[in-house]
Amino acid sequence: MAENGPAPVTLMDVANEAGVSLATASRAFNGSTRNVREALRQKVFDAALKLNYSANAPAQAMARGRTNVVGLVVHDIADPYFSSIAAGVMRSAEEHHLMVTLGSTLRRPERELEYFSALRGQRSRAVILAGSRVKDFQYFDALRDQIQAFEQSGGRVVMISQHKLAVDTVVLENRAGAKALATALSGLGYRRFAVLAGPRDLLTARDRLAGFKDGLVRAGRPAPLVIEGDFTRDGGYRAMTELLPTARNLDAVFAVNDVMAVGAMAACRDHGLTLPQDLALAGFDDIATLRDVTPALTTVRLPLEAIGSAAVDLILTADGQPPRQKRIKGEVILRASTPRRRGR
Amino acid sequence: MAENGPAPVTLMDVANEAGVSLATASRAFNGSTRNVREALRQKVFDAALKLNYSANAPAQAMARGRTNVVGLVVHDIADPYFSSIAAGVMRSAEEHHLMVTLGSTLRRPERELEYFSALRGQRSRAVILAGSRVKDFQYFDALRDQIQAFEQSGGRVVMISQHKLAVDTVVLENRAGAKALATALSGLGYRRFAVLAGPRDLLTARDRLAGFKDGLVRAGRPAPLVIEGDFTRDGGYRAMTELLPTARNLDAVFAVNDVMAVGAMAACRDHGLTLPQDLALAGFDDIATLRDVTPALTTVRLPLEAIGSAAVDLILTADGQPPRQKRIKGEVILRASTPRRRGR
DNA sequence: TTGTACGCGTTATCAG
DNA sequence: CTGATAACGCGTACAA
Repeated sequence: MAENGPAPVTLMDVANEAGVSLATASRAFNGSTRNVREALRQKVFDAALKLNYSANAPAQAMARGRTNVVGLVVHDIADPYFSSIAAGVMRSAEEHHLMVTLGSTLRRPERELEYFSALRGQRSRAVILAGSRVKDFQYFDALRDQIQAFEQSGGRVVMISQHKLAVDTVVLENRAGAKALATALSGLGYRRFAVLAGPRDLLTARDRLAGFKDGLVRAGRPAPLVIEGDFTRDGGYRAMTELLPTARNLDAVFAVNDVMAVGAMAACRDHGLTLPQDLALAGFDDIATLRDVTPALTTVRLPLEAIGSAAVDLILTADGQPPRQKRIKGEVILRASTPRRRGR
Repeated sequence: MAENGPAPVTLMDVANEAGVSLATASRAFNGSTRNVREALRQKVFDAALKLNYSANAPAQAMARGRTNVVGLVVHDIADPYFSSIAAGVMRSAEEHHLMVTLGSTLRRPERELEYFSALRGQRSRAVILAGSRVKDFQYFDALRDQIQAFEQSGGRVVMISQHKLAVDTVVLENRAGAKALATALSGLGYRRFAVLAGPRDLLTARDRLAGFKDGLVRAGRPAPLVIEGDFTRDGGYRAMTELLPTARNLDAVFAVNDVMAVGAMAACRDHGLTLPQDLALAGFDDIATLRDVTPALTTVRLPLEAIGSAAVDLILTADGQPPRQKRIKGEVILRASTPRRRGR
């Protein structure tokens, strides 16, 4: 009853069909082209086509000891920040004939470890870890161990975002970007700021806050009011709501990412505050999907797709010893949500 | 010089360390728990932990003849429609201990075929094909062949969106949803409509257009003006721009997805048209990231994450014979972009 | 240039 | 309940 499909066609079948040995058939596919006579090569290819042969990747993986799979672990694939990075990874992976296995942790550090372990089991050639590290020492140590184990088994590890780990990293200049934003906003005449910061333990959020503060100091502005909130739309909404009672004493608000900024916009709207007349607002990332909100959001653009590609490049150019860093700058984009203040 | 890392620890190593045979060690992990004495089982586990053992998935795949990998092929992972579906797939996959290999075709049908072939090579347990089929007979046949080959090699195939293929499908009721939207808008007092339709050959776009037209007929409204455009933000922008000269003769515009609708909003803004006073606008999908645009967009909500999960469920409940269909309804969500017309 | 034969790490069958 | 041992499909020394 078990309706077992026909036995899958193997390289052996192809070899038989072509009238050559298994070894020759194998070489026809991957051996340096010169090693097998063109006539035989063609025969093998024809046979493969005729039989609709598809190489058994797990078997190849076993024989070769490695795969062409790379793991991509993100916090949340539905978040446009990560999905854009993923798009860049996919584009670059495709160019280099790599398969991508996806992990989405929903920000649970233990899931990150589990994916790492699973990817090690798959003998992935590399894993790209995207998303800010959390300052959680318990998981930090465990992660370090996992990374070490993975590398010892011959895999490469690339991190996206700041790192405190000795691996190749695509470093996002969050701090410099936020600082440049603060400078730009000060230049537009804003004076009294608030920051909708992310969670305290998220490095990306911390760096953006720190950079912004830094920029304000340099510009001779008073320190900003800081409200924490989740790194999400709703987090921005709540933080802004919390801020509203004191909003009249503020000129501008910096939400540490665009998604939070949009939540903040919604909060303002719901409470009768008009942007940018009553308050200016800026974000960070320049998420493509959010470029059409009104008023258009001032932000710091990160080339998210390029970041994903850069991570793949780091994998492929794995030369050897010292951990490398590819630094990615942010670009301040001034839009309607932060008009020049009159009577500056 | 080749700095070969230490040989990875195998199940054999674990068996030795635990003082049992290879077979027993294997059973300790996957054999039904009862088959191995608890004491030995524990020994094996301890040894594995001590040696930091990680099962070699490709080897398991070879021995078992199958993997726990499922492929997810989408048009563009950066598109929020697909990234939301992906999130649902990931959530459900995680629950069932499946790994997900991602494919992003950038809407090139030949890439879809290539991913299929690669996933067959990986011996994926299943592949989920998300995204509307294109009416391209050349690729249609090729796709049918690939699917057949994949299924014959023991894999499952699930499609998301309408299908014309004999496989399990998560059917999205685009037609019914668009029809309901037309009915609702007519009920609000709108009379003269235009539709920003997607490409002619995209089934999803066609169905939404057809359903909308259908609804208008039922409501006794005149046929809408139809403008085609890409299924993207820019496509919506361009189509709306094209429509502008005749906008004064219109009451409402239906963009066949939210992303296009947002492009249309931008076009209106850029050309001095105020929504919803000058024109009403509706979309389709209810993309989360776009819920905060102004005016808030009337749309037809699809439960995108649930759709992804449903696809995984279809894989796991693969009972056997006839292709099944899981139908997913859309829900009309009326928002500020389509206020009730005064003096209806 | 081609063929033979072994090994990769597991699972599963078959004896004990 | 446990232990040998034969597959699984492929790559690759080694031999011819």
